[in-house]
Amino acid sequence: MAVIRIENVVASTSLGRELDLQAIALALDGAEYEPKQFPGLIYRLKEPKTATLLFRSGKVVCTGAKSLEQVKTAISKVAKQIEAAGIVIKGEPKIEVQNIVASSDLGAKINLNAIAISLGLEKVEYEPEQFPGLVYRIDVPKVVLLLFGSGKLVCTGARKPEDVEAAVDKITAELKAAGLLK
Amino acid sequence: MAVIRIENVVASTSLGRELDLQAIALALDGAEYEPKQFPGLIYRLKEPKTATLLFRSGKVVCTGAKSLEQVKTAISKVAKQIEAAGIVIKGEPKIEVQNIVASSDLGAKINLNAIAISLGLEKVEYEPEQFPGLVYRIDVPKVVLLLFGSGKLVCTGARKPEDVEAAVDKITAELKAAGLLK
DNA sequence: AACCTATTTAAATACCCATTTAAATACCGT
DNA sequence: ACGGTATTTAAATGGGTATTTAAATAGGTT
Repeated sequence: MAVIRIENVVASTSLGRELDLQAIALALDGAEYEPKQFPGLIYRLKEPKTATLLFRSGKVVCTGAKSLEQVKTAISKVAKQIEAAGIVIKGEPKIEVQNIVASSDLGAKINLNAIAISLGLEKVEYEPEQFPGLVYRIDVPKVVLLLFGSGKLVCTGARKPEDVEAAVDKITAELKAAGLLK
Repeated sequence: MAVIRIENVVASTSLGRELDLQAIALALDGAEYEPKQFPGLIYRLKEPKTATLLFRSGKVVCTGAKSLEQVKTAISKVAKQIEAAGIVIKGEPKIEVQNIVASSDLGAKINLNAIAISLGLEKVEYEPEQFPGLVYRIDVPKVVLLLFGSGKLVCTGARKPEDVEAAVDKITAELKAAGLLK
């Protein structure tokens, strides 16, 4: 079984009401808010190490967490700090994981050129002079894998950890079946 | 009967004599006059919300009004302000509506691809990757309709409100006859 | 050599800008 | 004589702006 490491969890939720980002920018130390550059306010926490984006609509996006637990902790902390500044918000609703980025290792070097040819041009994109990784799209679970010559890989687009597991199992089986791994 | 909303009326007239745009630019607060960029002086009114263009020849173009009434009000206001600055002009002659832009809604989603095929290539232009709307030209009244998948539409080129009404009735009848609406 | 930067992928969020159409006006450049 | 330049306005769509993260390359900078 391949060891999978979750590298980044992106999740969204809502604070339930419109936010005065200008006021929040002043209340949260270190907050970055440059509306003409980007409409969201960016606020980073050192623990869990995350970057939370707050929007005028009250919608929130949390990035950088390593688990759903960290996402919850981060959003709670941010909400608490906003409330501490006297800004009213509603107890946040459900948190939805929008994307999970994970890494793994197939355990052996692989020949990307050979894989690009046998795995079919429809789901494979490989332009080494543009990017060293081979892009492989899987329909179920709907994720994208970036395969590298070292055997290491990146999985993105997953909604839950099991999707990553399924994807890695799938590519492993396919490569072995084609004699391109081990 | 489809609800039609007039979004913009463009009209022209003349103040009767040559104008010293440089002097008017100084007299009208907020006026924009950059002759090397555009020969006309641009002057905006907040009420009615319009943009009036004044030319050296004394010709005037008013844009942004929602009705002929607003056009008249806007031009009168501008003329008054110019006279108040001690600049002599003649009581403005007839105002001619040059273009009316209006929007409406067919009430149901429509299939632009199907419409592009059945309505004939001669009067239809549809390049979704360039612009999401389908361009449909009508000869009488001579207007152009922009049809969108949502069923909403834009009519431009009309000279009077009745032209818009006639155009919407026409496209509605044609689409229904072809079984492309409702 | 040790750093940065960029490259690619996904996702939510939400702003701006361009796209297209018509019309009058007028001035410059090809 | 056209084709920009500028003004207004709706419709809906795409792209760029910013955030995070791993992988492995190239290129540039101290």
